[in-house]
Amino acid sequence: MPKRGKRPVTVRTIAEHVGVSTAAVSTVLANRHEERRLAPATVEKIREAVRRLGYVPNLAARRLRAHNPEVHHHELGILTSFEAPLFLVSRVLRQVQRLADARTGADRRYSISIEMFHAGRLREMPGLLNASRFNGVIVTNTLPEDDAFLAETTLPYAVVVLGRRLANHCCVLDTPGEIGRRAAEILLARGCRMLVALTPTLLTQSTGERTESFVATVRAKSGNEPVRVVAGGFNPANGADALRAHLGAGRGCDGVYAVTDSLALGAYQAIKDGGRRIPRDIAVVGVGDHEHADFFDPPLTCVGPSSDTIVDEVGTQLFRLMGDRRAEPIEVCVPPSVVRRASA
Amino acid sequence: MPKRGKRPVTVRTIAEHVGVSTAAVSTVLANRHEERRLAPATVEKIREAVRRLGYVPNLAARRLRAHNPEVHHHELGILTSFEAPLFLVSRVLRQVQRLADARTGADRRYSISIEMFHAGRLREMPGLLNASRFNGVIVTNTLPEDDAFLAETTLPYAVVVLGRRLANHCCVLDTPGEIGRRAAEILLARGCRMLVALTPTLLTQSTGERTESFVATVRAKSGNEPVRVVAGGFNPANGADALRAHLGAGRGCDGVYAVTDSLALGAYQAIKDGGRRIPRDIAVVGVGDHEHADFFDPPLTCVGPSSDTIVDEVGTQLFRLMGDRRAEPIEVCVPPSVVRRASA
DNA sequence: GCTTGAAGCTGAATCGATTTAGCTAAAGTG
DNA sequence: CACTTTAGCTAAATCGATTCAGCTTCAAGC
Repeated sequence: MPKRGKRPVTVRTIAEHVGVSTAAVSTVLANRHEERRLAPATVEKIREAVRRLGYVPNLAARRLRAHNPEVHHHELGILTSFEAPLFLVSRVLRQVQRLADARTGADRRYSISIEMFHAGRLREMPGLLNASRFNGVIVTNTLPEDDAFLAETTLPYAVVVLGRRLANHCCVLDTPGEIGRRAAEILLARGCRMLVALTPTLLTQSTGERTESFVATVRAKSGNEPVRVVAGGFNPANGADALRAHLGAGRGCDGVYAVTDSLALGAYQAIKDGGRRIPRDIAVVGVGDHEHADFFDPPLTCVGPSSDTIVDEVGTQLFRLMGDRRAEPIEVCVPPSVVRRASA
Repeated sequence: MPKRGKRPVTVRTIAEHVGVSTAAVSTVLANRHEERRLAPATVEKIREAVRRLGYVPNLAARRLRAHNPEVHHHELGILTSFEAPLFLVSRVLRQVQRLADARTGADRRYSISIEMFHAGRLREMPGLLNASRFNGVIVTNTLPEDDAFLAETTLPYAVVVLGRRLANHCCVLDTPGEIGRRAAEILLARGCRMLVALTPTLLTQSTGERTESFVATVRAKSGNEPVRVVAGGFNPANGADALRAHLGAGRGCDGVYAVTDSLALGAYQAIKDGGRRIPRDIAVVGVGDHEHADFFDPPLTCVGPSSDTIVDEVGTQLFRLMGDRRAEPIEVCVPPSVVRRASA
């Protein structure tokens, strides 16, 4: 795909190269040359030039032209980092779509998409700052760098932040402190004394607070200090490796709190491989962010954000903001849900 | 949000209502009224009107204007139905992003998004037909209605169809026949004689063929007829219910082939609840479409599309088509991968 | 009274593609 | 030969928002 200097390749470029008008080029691009009676030789020359110059249509221009002025088109985005799992995100999308469908009419249309950003580099996402991409967004799975960016920016459209607390934005949050506390209580109530908090290296705001409050509660209620076991990442394999190393080192453990379900799944493997049983030898509490926690063996007891409520709230807030731009940034805290299953 | 008749609300509408120029309105919308010295009273009047009229900016126009002519902007979409799981889709996105990042430069930029359509209603997705939304798409998880739509349409941009065979499009497919056959061979080689094929009600093209070839192979090699157990949906709970009913009815079973891993996970529960052991009493083979099949207990033996290869191929084909629009629609068949783990 | 400066605003060009009405030249018709 | 028709093409308007240069008006300064 050759480039002619710095010049953009537009229909005009092609028209000039071939020696025809932009109308002719456009006709060929739309495959309407038959009905508009362009000479086959001309069509071929235009096609040739289109290929040779590496033409890429400007979609913004096309849409502007194609746009039916009777309908207002709303673009909603769900922005998440690449690294994060999509379970909650896909539920959010479905809920937003449901709300959008209910509002869609002859004069109003919505399109919703998931876009990913490189963790920590949200600010580089094109169209965010100049407001040329979305009428409203839900942002989630951000890293501290992204939070810093959001904290110093007021975007001129609806923004809902999921899972972070930012004073200048509308936020929907679980209550991570509460989550850690409840998890600790469940394990302590079973009589566990040697507790482990299994966390990934990269602590997000939520996983960080979940861990802190777990540790604080255990310390306060039992006087013991729980051990932090740090996994290399978010995957089960990371969790399994980390916990295996801990158990292998001969340090006692009768209860594990995993700050994500994927890590809990890894913990299961490490525990079983070590010949111990769940929950008899080691009890496990997860967070309820995995689609199939109920089908783990044994089913995983979860203390975590109540995803139904969160998904509902996020959608509601997004449409509230879009209806009223002045609306004060409010913070919605969703209390944790506790699902007792067999693992603790 | 009141609407004034059928008229669209644009900056011009607002300008007329307030009695100022569109330039003033635009200035306020961009929050540049300080530096451009608009009178506070005017700003307030404009803001008032913006709210009262329910103004929604036209993003296409904004982008067209904001667009830097030195860079070509490419929009890629991954289109999937709402109902489908996002595991493979998110892997495809990551791979496409990787390829896009490698091609991104001063004069070329990509944005990639996941968009969902209501199953069977792909044709209603706005911007697909008039080519105003994407420079290239990957379509997956389609229903027969969607396939029919695609079969009769040639879109004027790059299209890669994942998991379906359509003569007029570039397709990347697993070889479902092969998959069913290999699954059957594994179970038969273990000596299983009473086989079950666990499938959802709604058979897609792939799951349908996977089942057919499994049944045909078992019949041919052992003379026995495997039993089809039909689950109400794609979830583990559906699979568990269906298999539990089958086992409870006292019909023998020593091997299960589940056409999706979620169903296999349900099968695990039904089998264990019945007091049987995997694989000693009942062996299980899945398909490898679940992120954590390796962490099932026991780890699930999978015969299925090799997702690494598929994800690679899809990305490669998309960029090949974008580089050369004339390119013949080719069909890439990815042979199944077999991962022997403990379950069979 | 004349110049200067600032405040507050507007006109018009611009982004790139599409499309309609209409033009020209050549061919066909009676 | 005068006309209609057809093929093959183009000029210019249009979509909606943004922005820059520049125009008034009024107050202050000398």
